[in-house]
Amino acid sequence: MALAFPKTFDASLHEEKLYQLWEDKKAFQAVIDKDKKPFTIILPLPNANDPMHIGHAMFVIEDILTRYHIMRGDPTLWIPGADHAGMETQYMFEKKLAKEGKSRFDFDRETLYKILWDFAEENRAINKNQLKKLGFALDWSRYHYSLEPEIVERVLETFRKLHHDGLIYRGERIVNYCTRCGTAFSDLEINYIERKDSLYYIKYGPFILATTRPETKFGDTAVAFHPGDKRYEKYLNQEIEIQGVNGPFTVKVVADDEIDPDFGTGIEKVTPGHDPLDFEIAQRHNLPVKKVIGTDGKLTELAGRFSGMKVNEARQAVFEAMQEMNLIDHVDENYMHNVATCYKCGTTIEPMVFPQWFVKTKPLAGPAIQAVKNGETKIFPKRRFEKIYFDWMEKIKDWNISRQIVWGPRIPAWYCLDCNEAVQLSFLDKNKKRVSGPYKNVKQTYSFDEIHSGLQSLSAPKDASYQLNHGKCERCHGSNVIQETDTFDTWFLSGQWPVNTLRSRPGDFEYFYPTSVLDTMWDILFFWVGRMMMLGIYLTGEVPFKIAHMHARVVDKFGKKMSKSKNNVIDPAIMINQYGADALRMALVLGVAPASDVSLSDEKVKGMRNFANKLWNIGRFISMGPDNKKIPAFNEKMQGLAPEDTQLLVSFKKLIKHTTNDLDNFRFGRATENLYQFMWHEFADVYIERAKARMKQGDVVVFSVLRYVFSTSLKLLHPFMPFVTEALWQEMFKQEEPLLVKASWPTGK
RNA sequence: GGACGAUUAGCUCAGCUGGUUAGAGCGCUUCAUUGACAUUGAAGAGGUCACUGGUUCGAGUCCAGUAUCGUCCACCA
Repeated sequence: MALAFPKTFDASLHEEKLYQLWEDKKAFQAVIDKDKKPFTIILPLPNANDPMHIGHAMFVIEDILTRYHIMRGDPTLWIPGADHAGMETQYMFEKKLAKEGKSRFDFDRETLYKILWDFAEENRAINKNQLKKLGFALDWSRYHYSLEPEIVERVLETFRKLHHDGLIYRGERIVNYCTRCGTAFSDLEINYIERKDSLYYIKYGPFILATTRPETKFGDTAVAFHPGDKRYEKYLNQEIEIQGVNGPFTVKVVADDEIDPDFGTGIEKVTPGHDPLDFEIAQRHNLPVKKVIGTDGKLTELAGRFSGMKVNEARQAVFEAMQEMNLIDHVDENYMHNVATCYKCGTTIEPMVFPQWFVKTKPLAGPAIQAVKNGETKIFPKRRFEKIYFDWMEKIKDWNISRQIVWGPRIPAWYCLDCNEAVQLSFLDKNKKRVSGPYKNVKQTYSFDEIHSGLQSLSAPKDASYQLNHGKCERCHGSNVIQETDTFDTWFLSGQWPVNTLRSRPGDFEYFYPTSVLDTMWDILFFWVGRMMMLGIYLTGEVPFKIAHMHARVVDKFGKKMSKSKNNVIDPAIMINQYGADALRMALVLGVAPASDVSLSDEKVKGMRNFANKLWNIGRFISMGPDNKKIPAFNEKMQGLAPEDTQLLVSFKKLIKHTTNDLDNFRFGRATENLYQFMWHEFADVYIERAKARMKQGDVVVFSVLRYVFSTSLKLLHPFMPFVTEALWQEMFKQEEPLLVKASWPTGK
């Protein structure tokens, strides 16, 4: 027995070597062949800061498709990349800073950016290596990082194009602001949690109304009731004087359809600055907006003696003050309602009004809807996800693309401070002391250069004048020009990823775009798939991918979502070390229905490890047979075929057909189940067992069949289990074809 | 509040366009040990396919309703 065949298959002895072999032979590098149709996949770019989790292992579906198409002889390209993941990375980084007793406010933005860069860089290398461990057939010669200068330049170009087409605007809108993360979020980035709070019934002029937030009273500019509500109709359009804790003030009485007459007392106080619904009402009725909470989460000077208090303290303090003034009717302390929280840190979201950059999405969503309706892009599984896609696209709101964080490309707009003296600035002076205020104040003490070099952030009024190019002010020709400090929402970059990566190499875009398949978990259908559709079509006139394949979520062996708090997280790296990458890969696809949850357990991975070992031992058995030279070449009509041979071959032919068909239709679960069943229970348990008797009688034809069926099976199995199949191929069949990954897919004819 | 998905063996799940005795993996029971593999082999137990009604010659599979669980979207001051 050759040393090459120890009794068990030890994946760890082969994986690294085989991946190296594939890379050396450039097996994964796509070559353009204009006579053939390409097959292209974009890897959903992992976050540069993110260590591998089980979700990344699910990209095995893309690897299966990639390897299958390589074997089919298609020019195949699977593009890897990494995302700087603005918010995610900065959040992780700030947690690290906090441990060192520091915060982002200790640095000017340029310095902060540099440290963040190094932080992300460390992890980016790890990330690459982990994708290799999974055996992924990625074309590393086309790897891209979202912060590469060339990629960033294309993103800025997209912004300018959108701006030119009138699809970018600065709007003073109510946004979801997290006072802890210090940035606004899009609607998709907030979570609602159910919480018990007090509902205060307060005396409000002639009314009694219910509110959960008495502290925002200083921002009230109206009260609203449902049109036609008899209780309040007589007050319509009146200015009513209200007794407040800081003295009397007046509000207007308006009627609005959005008010539920059955809630509370059917009338609400309108606080446009700090409530999304109230903001809309204010827009409809031309009410003024007052800001009573600042970005620091504290009440502003409008709150009088309550200013400087944090929201929660202020709520209690205002409540007590109102009680003293006999302005509280009663309190319902067990009021359950949903509260918006930051998806990142869980802090209660503070709806706030301030200027942000928006993309008008309606004109982009139309074509994106149309493309799916007419089948240019197919969403799979259709029944489940197309409707969700349409629902979202049809009621899409404008997209807030500005984030008040450092980690990411800055929006390419420049303000002249001399033309916009109201721009709010925060910076570190030359003594590293933090200074904030409008330019017209700080310029008395600080030079432009000092502000510019210590800059942390700025906030320009909604109607501030800006220009899209660096350089002197186009109006006053002054040079006190400063770039917007808001950075792009990460999804604005990744939404253009297929276009921008392919445009990085001459010829690639023209050949590989639109890509063939985009595979991702359904949780980012809106974040990513929807945005890629909109921006892809906008930039190129063509859809970014022909098929959007939604894969399943990995859950634990009891079908429960994995989470750190439940302590049921499975680490793919540990699984690979213990059972091998093939075993993990197989465990993630075998028997899994499209887009249903994948229940993963140690036992299942172990079972798949056993399967890999079974294959190994089939190879071992065949290798123990007669010398290769004594075995006649296989041919379906060769002399000496026994009935059981013919029977096996018929069954095997069906297997080839079904596997091909299943792969073409994304039925990976069934394909693997059939392969498993055939290899183990037909080929090994039955056919090989019988072959042993024939072997003793000196039958060599049986080895022709064994070798043919086995080598062809390795091809069928290779997309799923690349390592063990290639290891066996290298041992037994490489004279037929040097690399299994490059061997041609069987036709069964 | 709206939508979607799930409900099949002890556990986790397959079962495509309806067609003879309903499948797999793990677990369980019994037996087998030096010649591919104990990361194994052989045999076996175990299911009124959530419930109710309907369509059909025929339903786990299609339709309607009910219940339970799960997920997503919206969000009520």
